[in-house]
Amino acid sequence: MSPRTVDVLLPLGLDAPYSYLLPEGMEVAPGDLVHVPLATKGMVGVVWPRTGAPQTVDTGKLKAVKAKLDYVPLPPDLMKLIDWMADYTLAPRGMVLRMALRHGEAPGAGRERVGVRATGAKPERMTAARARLLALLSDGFVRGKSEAAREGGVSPSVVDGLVDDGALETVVLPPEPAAYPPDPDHAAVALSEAQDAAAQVLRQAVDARAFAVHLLDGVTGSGKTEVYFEAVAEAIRRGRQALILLPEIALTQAFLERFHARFGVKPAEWHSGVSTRRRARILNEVASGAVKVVAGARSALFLPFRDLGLAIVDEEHDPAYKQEDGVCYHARDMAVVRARLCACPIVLASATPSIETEVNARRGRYNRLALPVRFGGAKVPALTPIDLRKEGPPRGRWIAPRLEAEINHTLEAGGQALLFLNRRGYAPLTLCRSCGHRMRCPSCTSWLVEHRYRRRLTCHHCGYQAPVPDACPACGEKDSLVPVGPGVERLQEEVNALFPAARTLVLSSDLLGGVERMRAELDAVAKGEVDVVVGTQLVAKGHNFPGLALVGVVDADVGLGHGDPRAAERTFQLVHQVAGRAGRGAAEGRGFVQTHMPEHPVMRALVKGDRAAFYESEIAARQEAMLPPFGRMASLVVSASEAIAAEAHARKLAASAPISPEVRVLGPAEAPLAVLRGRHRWRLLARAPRAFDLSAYLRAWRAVAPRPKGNVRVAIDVDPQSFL
DNA sequence: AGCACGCCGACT
DNA sequence: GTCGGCGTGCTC
Repeated sequence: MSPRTVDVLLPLGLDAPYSYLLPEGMEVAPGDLVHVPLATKGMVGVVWPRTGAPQTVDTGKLKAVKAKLDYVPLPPDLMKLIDWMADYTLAPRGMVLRMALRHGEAPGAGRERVGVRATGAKPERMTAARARLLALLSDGFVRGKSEAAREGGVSPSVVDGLVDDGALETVVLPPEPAAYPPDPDHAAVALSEAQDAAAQVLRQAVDARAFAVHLLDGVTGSGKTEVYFEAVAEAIRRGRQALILLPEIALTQAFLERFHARFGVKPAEWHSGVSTRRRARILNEVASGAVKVVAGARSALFLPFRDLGLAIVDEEHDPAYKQEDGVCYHARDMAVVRARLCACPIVLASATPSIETEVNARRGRYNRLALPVRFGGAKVPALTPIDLRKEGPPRGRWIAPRLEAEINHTLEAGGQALLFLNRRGYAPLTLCRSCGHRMRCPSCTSWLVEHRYRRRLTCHHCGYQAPVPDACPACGEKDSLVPVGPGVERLQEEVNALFPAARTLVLSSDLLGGVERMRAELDAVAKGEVDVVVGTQLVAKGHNFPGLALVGVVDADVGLGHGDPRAAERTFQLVHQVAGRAGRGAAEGRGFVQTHMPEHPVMRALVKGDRAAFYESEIAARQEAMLPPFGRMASLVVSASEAIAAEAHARKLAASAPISPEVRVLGPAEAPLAVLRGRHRWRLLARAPRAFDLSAYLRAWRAVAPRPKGNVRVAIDVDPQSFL
């Protein structure tokens, strides 16, 4: 009899599984995790389904599987997702697997927990602390040791002392679940008519247990979350699981609280800020089906759900869903694929859907559920344009006189104001007044941004940092370096000068103190402890500031005017979202946009509050240029430490592109960031009609392309964010 | 992704 | 003469 073999996919840059001998008596099934020898060491891989053709490696070379691991196996739909993603993105299958395996630290059952219970016996000696603890435990219930100490307001040693005295006994508790089961009927929410209609559709979609994409489309504050929570509740009632993807979960405390209010518990959180141990437990219980709802960042896409009944992608337009390095993928699109593989409905929620999603909804591929009315009667602020060409601020300042006056009114009336400027740091550029030298990053094509709090110049692309020099490094002139342009720190300085009595705060992702401090500061804003908030795009995300009465967009033009359709889309989404921050509470909100181009279609649509006009013009422009979603696109970035090597290879690569009447290869041209982390980058773009299998074409191209030599690398990104 | 093998410069 | 820099290629 020929020896039994299995195919094992390894989390490496390999596209095909390796074959291993299966030892006598060992049984494995596809999806099982196994330990296999590889080169000099061992490694954990996954038994992969055999795809037809038997392996070509000579059996004499085969090594044997070392052990089958007692981990939860990968469910079939997840293996299919990995295969699908690898095919689509051209990433090696093993690298896609790596993303699904990365979190799986030793999935041990968790520490054994010890609980205590009152025995009824009196301790030999009684103290105040002992009395408190015994009073707490007199109800006869078991409590965890540390909980008992915390709730009783005593130190843990008091608990141990009473156990020694026989007044308490220890009990072994079952391990704490990774998340407590949400109660679908914990709190009924009063829904508006439109919300109720949408919720009804989604509940039916969950019941139908079939793949379908729903676009939940409604302005900020229209109550999208409440609506999809109803779908989540339905999934829970049916005993199925739900996945909620969020762009920046680490900071959306508000979301967790809303979930808690609706379901009585918090969802299982999945993101990089969660400890490995906790992640391992969540992963296990997601696989067993015990965890019903996961709220997570894009990596939650790869969790081994036992019975996924619903997927949600909140803020589906958010660019954070696009992974740009390693395996390039868009989590929203892959969530749709996963939903299809699981035969479950998926909800994409947004106030400003991406053009791709909007077009899919218009075509009828996605079912649109519109929530037109702002819930609770609060108003989306009207946006007033401030033409910087006519009424701009004086030199060296960025707040126009009119905006200044409006902020004054707001503050006098006791309201809060938010100034939005999507530039971190103090000044985006530092130059020498004497010789004109500009401080640039030594390893990127970018200016160094001054961060005054940290007293450093930093590169936002590679993380390079240096102290601000006393003298110009080019001409040696002392004290000649001057900041040019505004960042949020500098804007705060201006606010402090204009409104000395106001309490101000900068909210930016690079603040010292991390997530904890960020949460505390968002809290302080919500409580009204701050008068003027100066923030980057971080403030556009779903935080709730009830006292906010005025929003000022300091520079709405960033990215516009370069003709990049993605930049226009992004500006529209950001400004719209930021404007939606105001007027969520009782106060009516007002919004102002400072712009040099009030006649730009994006600006006009924003000012008129005419979303439809924005989509009309953007969709028409995309269609005209055959840009996504009307055509397919891929970018190929050739990088090397030497500029000549990168360019030369990019040219050879372009010349080797297979001739196809349907594909147009553009470039090579220098990539938008011509040098990044010391690597010179040249870029090619491939464009094809919608119905064309661009991934297959790229694979054929790669097969005939010259092999990169030296440190030349080619990175392929199917569906890149940038079209230019 | 590791890790070993290989071919070039600066040390004992 | 050897140590070690990292570029190149393999791992069932």
